[in-house]
Amino acid sequence: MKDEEAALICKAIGDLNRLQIVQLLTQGERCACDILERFSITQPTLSHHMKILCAINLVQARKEGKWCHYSLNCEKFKEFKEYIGKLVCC
Amino acid sequence: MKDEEAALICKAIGDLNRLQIVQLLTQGERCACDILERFSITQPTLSHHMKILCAINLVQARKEGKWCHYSLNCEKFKEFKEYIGKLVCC
DNA sequence: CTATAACATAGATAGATGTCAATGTGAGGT
DNA sequence: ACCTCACATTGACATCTATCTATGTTATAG
Repeated sequence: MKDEEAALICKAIGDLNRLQIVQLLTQGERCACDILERFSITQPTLSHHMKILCAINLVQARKEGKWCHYSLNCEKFKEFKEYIGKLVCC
Repeated sequence: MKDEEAALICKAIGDLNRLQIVQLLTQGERCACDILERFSITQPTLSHHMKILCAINLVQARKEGKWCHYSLNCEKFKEFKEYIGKLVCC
C-alpha cells in the first residue's frame, strides 16, 4: 500500500464516529439502521460517513430490498494493518 | 489505548506530509532542518505539523542550541500499532 | 554588540469537514 | 394507488485545516 492511500484511510478513521463504525464492522456485516442505533448522529450524517468509508474502499455496501448492509473490505483493511505494522520504531 | 486517542493519532497521520514525517522518524531522530529539506513545504508549515504531532504525544522534541531534534515516541507508537493490530476483520 | 541561523508564532485565506433539517428515491406492504 | 420504511442527496452553516507571508525569539559566531 502506498503512502497516499494509507493517509486517506487514516484520515477516514481519524473521525471517532467512523473509527467506531469500522470497529463495529470488524464484528461482521451490519445494516445502516443497526449502526445508526449505536451512535448519536442523525441518519444523513451516518450516510455521509458511510459514503466516505466506501469511497476509499475500506467498507463495502450491499443492497437488499430496503436495507443496505455494510461490511469491512477485509483485504483492504489487512493491507492497511500491514502498512502500519511495517512502520517499525527505532 | 482508547478509541479517542487512536482517532486523534489517525487524524494526525491522515495528512500525507505528517505520515511521511512519522515514517522518516521511524529511522531515528531528525532535526527540523533535515525534515524540511525533504518536503515541499515552508518552514512555518513544518513547524505547524510538528506541533500537531507533538500535541498528541506521538513525537517528542529535544532542543539543543539552535536546533530542534524530533523523534518518535516509540511507546505511544507501539500502543497505536497494537490498537490497530487488535482490530481483526471477520 | 550585531548579524545570522534555526525555529516558533501571528495573522490571513481558501478550502475541507461534520453536522443538521428538509427533501428525494426506491422497495414493500395494505 | 397510497403509505411507510430505509436510505441517499441537497443545501446550509459553523468550525477546522493546511498553507502562506511576515514577524518574533533565541542561540551562536564574529
